[in-house]
Amino acid sequence: MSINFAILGILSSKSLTGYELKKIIQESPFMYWSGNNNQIYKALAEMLATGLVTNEVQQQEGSPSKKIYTITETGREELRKCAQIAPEPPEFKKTFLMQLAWSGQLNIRELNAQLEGYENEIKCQIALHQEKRRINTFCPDETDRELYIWDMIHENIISSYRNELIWVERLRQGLGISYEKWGCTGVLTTAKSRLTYE
Amino acid sequence: MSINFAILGILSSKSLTGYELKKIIQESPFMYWSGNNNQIYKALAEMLATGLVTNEVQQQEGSPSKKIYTITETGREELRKCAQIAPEPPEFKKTFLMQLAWSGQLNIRELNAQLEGYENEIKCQIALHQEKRRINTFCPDETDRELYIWDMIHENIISSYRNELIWVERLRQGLGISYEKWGCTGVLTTAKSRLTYE
DNA sequence: GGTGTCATGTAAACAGTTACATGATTTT
DNA sequence: AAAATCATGTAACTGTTTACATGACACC
Repeated sequence: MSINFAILGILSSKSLTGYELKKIIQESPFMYWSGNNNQIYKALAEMLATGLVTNEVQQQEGSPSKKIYTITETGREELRKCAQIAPEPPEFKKTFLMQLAWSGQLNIRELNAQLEGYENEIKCQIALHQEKRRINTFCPDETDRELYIWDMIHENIISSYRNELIWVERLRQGLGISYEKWGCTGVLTTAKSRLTYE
Repeated sequence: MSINFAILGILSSKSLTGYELKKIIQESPFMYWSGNNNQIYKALAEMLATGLVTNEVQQQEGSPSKKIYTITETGREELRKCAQIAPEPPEFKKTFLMQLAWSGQLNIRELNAQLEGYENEIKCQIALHQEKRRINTFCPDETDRELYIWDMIHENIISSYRNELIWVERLRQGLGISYEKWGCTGVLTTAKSRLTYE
């Protein structure tokens, strides 16, 4: 599944410039490319050559000229083909799991700092994506089905982070590291953990 | 976070050949590289040059010679550094969300086929990773803390797929597409799958 | 006058995958 | 006799990121 699919998908509801495509891809929670120039302008040039898109150059007085890209009928057929291919399972890239796997290198205090750091990162991502969902730029059509699906896409991303948050909280509990221990009051969990881990 | 970290991590508990490292990385649920020769042998050569590992060539009569790699003190320091760097949030690569985003191209029957396909893929992944967890090859140390953490790593992966499964089931419900509607004598199948995978 | 946005593109480097190549041993 | 596994490595390609380069306009 290449970036071409994303570009065709975006263009299927609106004609746009490369620059605008770039911004949409960068801000999208599920189009997982960085949205850098190199990829987008190259992909557009290639798709122009193969007839999946056309462009219309808009000269502006003085300022740089715009190229507004429009999807062709062939492009729409290609998009439909991409939507039809057999679904692939999701892939997870969690560098933190590797840090955790070899956390034998760390003492319990350092490990807790890392867990807390990870928890904060996830909370940050949840907040960020909830905001993205709220403002919800860009949904192709405005049918009920489409609106529901696009909301569920946001829900998917947020629930993935939420699931991760629950997991890390459970892990910290299981390790007997509670906030209390490293600051406030310190209760039951602490006594238990001393037996096993100290 | 490069593949070097994974290699150092694996070598931190046992000296191994490139070939053995490759297999461990390929079979790991959280070391997200394909584990191809090119990357591993190149990384090992580079790490040998920079003194993070050493190797001992074991000539075998007739058969190809083995190179058994061992982590050095410098390598262990590097590993510790990697475990200490600020945690990054997880990244999700879900091509299916893109297919869903532009599923306006599909009719309701085609959409349901895709959703069912995705659900099956996820169930397949859950079964696969549950099996991996059961046989659990390779856990560095055998301390209680280490064993608990490695089990929680497996739990993380499985729960991510489980979360995805719940989401897709909810989506199908929301779209009003149930097994019953498409003639598969639904109620039992649905109930059964919940028992097995939730 | 500096920073930020709009708008196009290129160069170089790095990361990652597939496929190729060899050769012995073990299993079917 | 064929296929799979052990064990090493290389070549070619694709994908991806970072940085460079230009130039106008708007805002503070």
